[in-house]
Order: sequence, then structure tokens, then C-alpha cells
Amino acid sequence: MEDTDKINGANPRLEPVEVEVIHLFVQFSRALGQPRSVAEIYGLLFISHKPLPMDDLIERLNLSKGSGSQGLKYLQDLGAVRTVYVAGERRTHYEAVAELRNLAGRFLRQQILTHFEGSKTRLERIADQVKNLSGEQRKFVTTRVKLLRSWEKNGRRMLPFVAKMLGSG
Amino acid sequence: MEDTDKINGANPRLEPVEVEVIHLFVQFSRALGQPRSVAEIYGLLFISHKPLPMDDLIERLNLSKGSGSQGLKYLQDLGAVRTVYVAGERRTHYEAVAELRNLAGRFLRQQILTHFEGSKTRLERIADQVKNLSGEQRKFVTTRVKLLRSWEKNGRRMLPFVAKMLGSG
DNA sequence: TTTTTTGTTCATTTTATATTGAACAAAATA
DNA sequence: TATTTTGTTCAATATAAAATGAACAAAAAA
Repeated sequence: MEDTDKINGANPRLEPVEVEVIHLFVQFSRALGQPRSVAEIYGLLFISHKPLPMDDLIERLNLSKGSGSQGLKYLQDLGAVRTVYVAGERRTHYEAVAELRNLAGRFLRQQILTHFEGSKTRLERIADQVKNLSGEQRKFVTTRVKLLRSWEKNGRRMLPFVAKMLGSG
Repeated sequence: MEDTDKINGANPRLEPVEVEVIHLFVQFSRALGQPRSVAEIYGLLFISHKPLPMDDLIERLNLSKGSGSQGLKYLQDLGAVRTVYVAGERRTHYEAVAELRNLAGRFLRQQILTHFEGSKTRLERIADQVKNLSGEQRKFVTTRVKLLRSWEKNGRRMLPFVAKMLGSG
């Protein structure tokens, strides 16, 4: 008889300490807007003292093959997980990259910068359109555009800084 | 005949410059994981040189009353919008609070800290469970717990810093 | 008081996102 | 070679989040 318990129940395939660590990463993931399955995969790899193949991950976490494959690909692209060769084993094994140094930077770049892409262009377009306005409104919009510019600058200055601070652990 | 165009079409109730600014805030909102309607409301208030009542907002943005009411409440709680009394007007009017100083801090606190709440407790629980382990695994888990602790500390140190940097515009 | 205006709440619907699993491909083994 | 193992892709489905609008309440006006 197969066991189909979920993480939040009592999954005999996971030890208590593993369950707790996974929960921790799932919490993180909600704050960062990442899918739960990805957090579960990273969490389990993070706390496993030896590399695991995809099979193990999806069986112990009750994930589908698709989620496993995609989640691992995502984490690899992010640099949060790397593949490891294990002697005598055919399957590729994975382990967590636990150094925040580059990880944080890459995450911020991927999550934030891609979204901010084009904001510079759009700001310029807005600045152009100010010319079509007049009187009260023109004056006001001009001050707003200035403010937006300064926000954008501050934001850009901040990102590498945050990455550095996080990476200094 | 009523016009029902969306923001991304040509909404005659919104001037081109307003459309662009709203788009900008919608982009922000995706990066920050906030609902689009909230971004639209803030965007329109941000670029309007006089306070607007809820009616105006939902009509020009094609939002429902519910979204308008909830969005404004959310923005008020965040401190991103304040109410303004307008002489001879019965309806409450709203204007954008454009100072990032406190805003950023409150946003970070609300979005990040609430999610991290309990992470400290959970970390302690994990540290406890280490006692039940032995050998190789115990050693490894111990180092991981130390790492998690340092990450948490760095994160906490960073938040006020970020808030300050953003607020210095 | 009755009526109208203004605004809130929350069950339902819609939309966006994540997950699944079947079909497929590639590589190793028999 | 045929067969099993391992892993990917992506259309279909399930889940979570946001938006709607009807019912309701509160306050002002008639």
C-alpha cells in the first residue's frame, strides 16, 4: 500500500527535521512569490547531507515528474542547485548551492530587473508627453516625473547593495 | 452609449500621459506582487493634480465598486494614500502620498516581515530536533542551521537599510 | 420620515498561476 | 537490435488570488 500523505500531514518519507526545514523555505517562497514546489525541492536538498536524484525528491515530496523536472531546471538556472556526479549511479544527482553570495544577486536581477525593464523607456515617453500638456497640470506632472526618475535611480542603486549585504553571510 | 475600453486599449476617460503612468505602476506592482487594481488606483492618484473621489477612480479605470473600496482601504492602511476634505463636496476625496520615506518601510514590514513571522520560532524548533539526530547527519544539519541563522540575521539587518535608501529620494 | 447618496462587505465569478500526467525523446542496458 | 531507465515538454486540470456586483449600512438631503 502506497503512502500519499502531504508535507503538512505526517509524511513518513520525511524526517521531522526535514519537514520543518521545508516549511521554512515554503514560508520564504510565499514572501518572495515563488511556487511552493520549488521551495520544497530546494528545502529538501538544502538539508540533505548527500545529493539526491529527481526520483527521490518527487517521491518523498509527493510531486509529479513535471514539477520535479521543471523545478530543478528553474533552480539550476538560478544557480541555487547544481548537479553532482555520483559514482556508480546513472541518474543525475542534485545538491543545494548554499552560498547566498551570487544567488541573491541573480534572484534580484531575474525577479526585479526583468519587471523593471522598459521602465526607463516608458519614463522617457512620459517626459515627452508633458510637452502636450499646459498650465497647472503640466507643472504638476513635471514634478511627478522628476520624482519617478529619482525613485528609479534609488531603486537601481539599491539592488547591488542588497545583493552584497545578503551575500556577506 | 457607454464606453467600456480597458486601460490597455484607448480609454477616452484617461489622457495618454495618465495611461502611461498607470502602466508604469502596474509594472511595479507585478514586480512587487501587488494586485493590478491597486496599482491603477495609486497610479491615477499619483498623476492627478487634484484629489479624486472613489467614483471618479472606478469610472475612469473601469473598476467595480468593490475593488475601488478595497483598494483604497488597502492603500490608506499602507499610508500610500490619504483622504482630503474638499470644500462643498460630500464625497471623501483621495490623494497619493508621494513620500517614499515611511512608505517603503511600511511596505517592507507588511509584505516581508509578516511572512517571516514565526521563522524564528521554527528555527529554534529545528535546532531542538538536531538533538535527535546522530552521526554524519547531525553534523551536517548543525552547519545548515547555523547558516539559516546567519541568513535570517542578515535579512533582518538589511530591511531597515533598504527602507532608508529608498526613502532618501 | 422617506429618499437619495455614498460607501462597505462578502459570496460568487473570473483570471492568473502552479501542478499534473500522458506522450515523447534520449541514453543506457540487455 | 529491442527494452528499460531517466528525464523533458506541454496541453489539460487544479489551485490560489483578484475582481465583481448585489445586498447591506450609514449618513445627508428632501
